Amino acid sequence: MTSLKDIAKRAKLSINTVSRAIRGSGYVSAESREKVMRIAVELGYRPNRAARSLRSRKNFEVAVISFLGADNSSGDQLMMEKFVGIKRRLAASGYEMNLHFLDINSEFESANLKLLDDIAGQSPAGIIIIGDGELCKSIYRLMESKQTPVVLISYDVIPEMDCVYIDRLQGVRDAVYYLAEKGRNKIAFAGFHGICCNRIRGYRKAVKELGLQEIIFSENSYSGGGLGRIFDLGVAMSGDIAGAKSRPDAVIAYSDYLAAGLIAGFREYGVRIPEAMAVIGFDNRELAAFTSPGLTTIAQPNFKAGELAAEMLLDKIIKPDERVNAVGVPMNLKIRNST
Amino acid sequence: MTSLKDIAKRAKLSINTVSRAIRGSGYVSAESREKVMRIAVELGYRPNRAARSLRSRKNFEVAVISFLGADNSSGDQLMMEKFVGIKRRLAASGYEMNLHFLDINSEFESANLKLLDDIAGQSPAGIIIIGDGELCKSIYRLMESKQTPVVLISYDVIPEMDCVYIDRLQGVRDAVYYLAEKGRNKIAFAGFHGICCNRIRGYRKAVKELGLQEIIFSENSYSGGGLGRIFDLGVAMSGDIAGAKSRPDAVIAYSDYLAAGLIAGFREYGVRIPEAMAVIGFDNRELAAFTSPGLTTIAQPNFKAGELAAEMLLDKIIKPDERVNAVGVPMNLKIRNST
DNA sequence: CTGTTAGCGCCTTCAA
DNA sequence: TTGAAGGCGCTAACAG
Repeated sequence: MTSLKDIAKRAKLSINTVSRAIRGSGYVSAESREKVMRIAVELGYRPNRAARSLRSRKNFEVAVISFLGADNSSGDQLMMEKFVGIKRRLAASGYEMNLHFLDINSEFESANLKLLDDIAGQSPAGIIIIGDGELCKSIYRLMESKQTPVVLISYDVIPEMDCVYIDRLQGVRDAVYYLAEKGRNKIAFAGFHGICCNRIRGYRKAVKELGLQEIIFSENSYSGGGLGRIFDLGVAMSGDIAGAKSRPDAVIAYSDYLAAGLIAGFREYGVRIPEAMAVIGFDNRELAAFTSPGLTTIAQPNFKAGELAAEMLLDKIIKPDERVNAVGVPMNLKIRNST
Repeated sequence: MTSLKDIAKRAKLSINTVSRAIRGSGYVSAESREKVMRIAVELGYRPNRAARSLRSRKNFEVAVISFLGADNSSGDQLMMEKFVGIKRRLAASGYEMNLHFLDINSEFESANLKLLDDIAGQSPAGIIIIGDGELCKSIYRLMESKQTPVVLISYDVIPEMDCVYIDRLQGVRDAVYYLAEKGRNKIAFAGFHGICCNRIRGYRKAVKELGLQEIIFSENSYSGGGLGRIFDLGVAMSGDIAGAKSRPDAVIAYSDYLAAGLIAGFREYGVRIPEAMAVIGFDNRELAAFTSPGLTTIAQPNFKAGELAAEMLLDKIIKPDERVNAVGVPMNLKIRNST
C-alpha cells in the first residue's frame, strides 16, 4: 500500500504538501501538484479510508435500513433496484453503502433494537430508511435525535421528515387518464381498505376530474396469509366485478398480485381481456410479464428513487441544517397486453 | 464517543489493560476484566473501527460481488436472500458487508475493471463472488493473486477454487425420485443445450438409477430475449411434449419461467395438470406461487448458501493457507399442486 | 499481570 | 506556498 509518505519521498516534498495536493485543498503550486498527481498515479496511490476517518472524525459510510417481510414479500426485486440506485450514487461520491435488514417479524424491542443500536454505534455519515410506516418513522426520529442525517424512501409525503417518495397518487391518476384516453369510461379500482390510501386518492382525483363514475371494489381488510392469498382474493373479486350490475370496462388493482388474480378469475368467467375488460396492476413485479395477457402495470421507479435518496442524503451530510423537504418520483406506466 | 481512554480513566487502569480486557487477548486479572466490562457497558463503549483497522492493518470489510443481468433477471429475489445470509453471518463476527454490482452488459474491460480495481483498492478482508461463469473465475484468480481470500457461490464444484455450490445435480435427481415415488414412469426433462448441464446430469443419473427411459426436450440454443421469451419457448415446447408419440407423464423444467410456459401451454392443449402431466420447475421464484396450479419446484437454498459462504470466507481469512475445498448445499423440493 | 512506548496514515494548526 | 509538530483511537512490543 503506497501512502502519502511514499509519494512525498519520491517528489521530494513534505507529506503535508502531498496531502494538500491530493485533496485539492489549500495552496499548492501548479508544479508541485502536477508532480504529485503523476507520482500518485504511477504508484497507484489509494487514500487509506481508515486513517482518513480516524483523523477527520468522519465516517464515509451510509447505513441503509430495509425490512424483511413475512415471506420475504416486501422486498426482493423492488428493493434490490433501490439498493443499486443508492449504491451507484454513493460510490460516485466516495461513500460506502452498508446494508441492514430488519426482521419485521421479530419484536422491535429485542433483536431490532439491538441492531439499531449497532448501526448508530458505527456512527455512519447518514442513514437511508426504505419504507414508511410507524416503525420507519420512529427509527427516523431516533437517528435524527442522535444528529445523524436521515432520509426516507416512502410512498407519500411524510410531514416533518426528509423523504423521496414514490408518487403513487400520481401513478394511479395517470393510469386512469390513460384508460380514459383509450375510450374506457367505467373505470374501477380494486383494493383493500386502509392499505392503499394514496392509490385510492389518485383514483378518486382522476375520476372526479374526468367526470367519471367512481367504482371501488374493496375487501374490508387483508389480514396476511402471504402473496398467494392476495392472488386468491383477486380471483374471488373478479366474480364481484364480472357480475356487477353495471360492469366496469377497466380495473386498476392495488397490486400486481391482485391483478394477476383478477386476470385468472376473468378468464374463468369468460371476460375477455383487454376487449371486455382492461386490467392494470401496480409495481411491475416480475410476474406481470407472465400473466396472459401480459399485465400493464404502474411501475415503481426504484433505481431513480434510490439515486435521489442518496443525493438528498449527501446534501444533508454536507449541510446538516437544511430545511425539511420531500421529493416525489413519478411512476410510469409499463404497457403490456392487458389494456 | 467513549474511547478506551475514558474507560481507563474511570477504572484507574492503563489504556492497554483495558484494550486487552475488551479484546479478551493477553493476560488480564479477572477482577480488572470485570471492572472494565462493567464500565464499558455503562459508558456504551464502541470500539472505533477506523482506529482498529488503521493500527492492526486489517480491514473488517468483506466485499460481495454480484451481477446485474440484462433485464435484472439474474438477481433479484434469489440474490437478495444470499445477501441476507452473508450479512447475518458476517455481522455475527463483526465484519461489514460491502455490496458491489457489476453490470454484465458493460464491457468487462472498462467500467467493471475500474470497479474491480476500486474493490481491491479498499483491500477488503475477503471477497465473496456470487456466480460461476468465466468472468467470476477470472475475478477469483485476480483477487487471489492479490492475496485476498475469495469464495465463490456457484452451481457446481469449481476445480481449484473455494466455493459453496448449490447442488443442482442433487436437486434434479431428488425431483426425479420424488416423481417416481408418486408413480410416474415417463419422466422428461426440458431445457436448453449447454446452459443446464448439471441439471441434466442429475436427471440422467436418476433415470439411469431407476431404470427409466431418458426423455429430453431441448432447444438447441437460447439466445436471449428476456424472461418472457423463455416463457414463450415453454409454451411452444409444451406442444412438442403433448404431441410426442410416447407422451411423458411428468416434466422437469430447467427453470420456473420455462415451467410456467409449459403449464400455460398444456392448458391450451387440454393436458390436465397434475393428473395427466406433473410439472416441476426450478429455483422457486416468486411466479411459482402464481401459476395455476401452483408450481412444484426445486428451491434454491439461498440464505443457507450465503451463510456458508461467509463462514468459509471467515475461515480463510483466519487461516489463509488452508487447502481448496467445495461445500455443496442441497436443494429442496417445494411442493405445490402441479405434481 | 500491568504499564510504557511507539507508531498505523492522515489531517489540522501553526510557523516559516 | 511549504514544512514541522501533534494527535485521532487503537494495538503490538517490550519492560516492569
